[in-house]
Amino acid sequence: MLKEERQRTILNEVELHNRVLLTDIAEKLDVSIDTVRRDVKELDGENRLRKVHGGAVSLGFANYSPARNNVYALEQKTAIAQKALGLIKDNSVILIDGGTTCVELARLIPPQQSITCFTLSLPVAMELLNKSNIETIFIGGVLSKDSQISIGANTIHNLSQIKVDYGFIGTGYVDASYGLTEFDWDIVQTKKAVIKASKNTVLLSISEKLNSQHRYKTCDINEIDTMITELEPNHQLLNSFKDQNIKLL
Amino acid sequence: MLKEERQRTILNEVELHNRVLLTDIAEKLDVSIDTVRRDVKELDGENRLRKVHGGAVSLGFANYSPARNNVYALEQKTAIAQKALGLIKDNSVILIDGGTTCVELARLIPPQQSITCFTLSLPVAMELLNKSNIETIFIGGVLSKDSQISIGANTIHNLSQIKVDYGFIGTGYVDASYGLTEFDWDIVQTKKAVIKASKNTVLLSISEKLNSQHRYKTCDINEIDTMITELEPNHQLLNSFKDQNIKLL
DNA sequence: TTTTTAAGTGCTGTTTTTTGCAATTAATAA
DNA sequence: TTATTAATTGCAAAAAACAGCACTTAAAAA
Repeated sequence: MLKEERQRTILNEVELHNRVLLTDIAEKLDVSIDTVRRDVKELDGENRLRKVHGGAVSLGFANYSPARNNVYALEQKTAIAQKALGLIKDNSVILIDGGTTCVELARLIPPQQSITCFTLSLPVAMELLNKSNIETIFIGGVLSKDSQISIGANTIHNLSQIKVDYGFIGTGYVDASYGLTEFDWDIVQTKKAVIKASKNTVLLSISEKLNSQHRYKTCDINEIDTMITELEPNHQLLNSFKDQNIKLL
Repeated sequence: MLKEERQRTILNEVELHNRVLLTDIAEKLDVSIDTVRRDVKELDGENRLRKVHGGAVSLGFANYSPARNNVYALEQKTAIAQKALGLIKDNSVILIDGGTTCVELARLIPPQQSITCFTLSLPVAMELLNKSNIETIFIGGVLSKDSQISIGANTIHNLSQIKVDYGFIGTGYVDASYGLTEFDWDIVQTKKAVIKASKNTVLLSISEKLNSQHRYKTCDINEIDTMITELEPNHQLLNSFKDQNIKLL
């Protein structure tokens, strides 16, 4: 077997599976592991793949640019936020939860739209301050370091005093049968209060979170009025949610 | 399984759910917790996520530092904040007002200092969230667009419920005989409430603001316990304040 | 053609990396 | 506080990487 041919095969495997083990290749091509190692080293030198301990990975898999936008799955989240915008009418009163998708929603609200907006998220509040026609009210409380939102008894009490037209919430995990779950108990309590404070609760969640769960439960899926993902409402991934009593957008 | 694969999975989980537990990852990937810990440590070192006790959080959540490029008279403000730091003892409860000098103070608080800190300023709160030993409580209310602090009746009411060891405030204008003044009525009301909520009120002001005044009055100069400027306490510019009943730092 | 040279390949022993385990220490929660 | 849960450290086994060597094969020169 020619070296060229071997290397072609290695590259193919890497492109196909994003990663390969040197031992697998050696066995598959019936050459010694050293040969494969040398080939991979050479291909790495030519920047056609990245050699790692024990194998190789494709460049797309390995490449990480620190300069890239920091928000994960930004496109999907933007798509979700766009759909959510359709629900927000002038002069309505809304409540926006924390999380990157909610921040995206806050960012995309048109500056000329005049609404009253409650929030307990620091980043959301920062975004809203840029919009001249939005009256922003921050729900105070103890601030959670990771999620950058108000939590605790005071927050929940403050939330109990209001009732907004639409409450937009995110979630850590969502499953058609287990409902919305989180792994932080305080966050769950806060989200419960947010739901209670909303005439209509709208869940914003990227599809990647569907069918995942964790230890603490926020609510059943049918306590949500509308669920927005980046997918078309009739997408098959949403099948398990279709017979639940919720609107899909 | 390759290390790269594992780390990729960890990053994915972190970005998806903002926060993960090491034990969950270990179980999901079927490797020992030690391995996950080592991976997370490595990823943290590469600044691709932030390791926390028991788990990891995404950078989007942990990394926020407001741009500070064009703060007016930053040097003086830093000097003031440094002096103010001397007043803050471990386990004390403080209240930090808004304004760039106060943000500077918040930024300079040592990360290992463990205190409870109330604030009604969004930028101050953002700074405080970076310090692991500080419990931050945000005083909610209507947010003022230009000053980025809570104002209004609710804010004042919330402030009336607390009494802190030290309240650090800024002011728009200060004059030995006219006292502290502002041009915004709402801000004045809020500052009054802050002063009332503090056993000791510390005014942080650059010397440039001395001997200036505006239309609405916050308080007389002697209602302040301590005034900190970037100047030496015996500087002649401070002469008119020396016979007032306040401490100069 | 034959000879020479270079490249490719596999083998061996050594070094390094990775991983899991156990014991100790630190941090957090009850 | 005490109990529980994480983090740290050192260690050992396994896997992988590496370097050097020998052998083969292919290409280039005589």
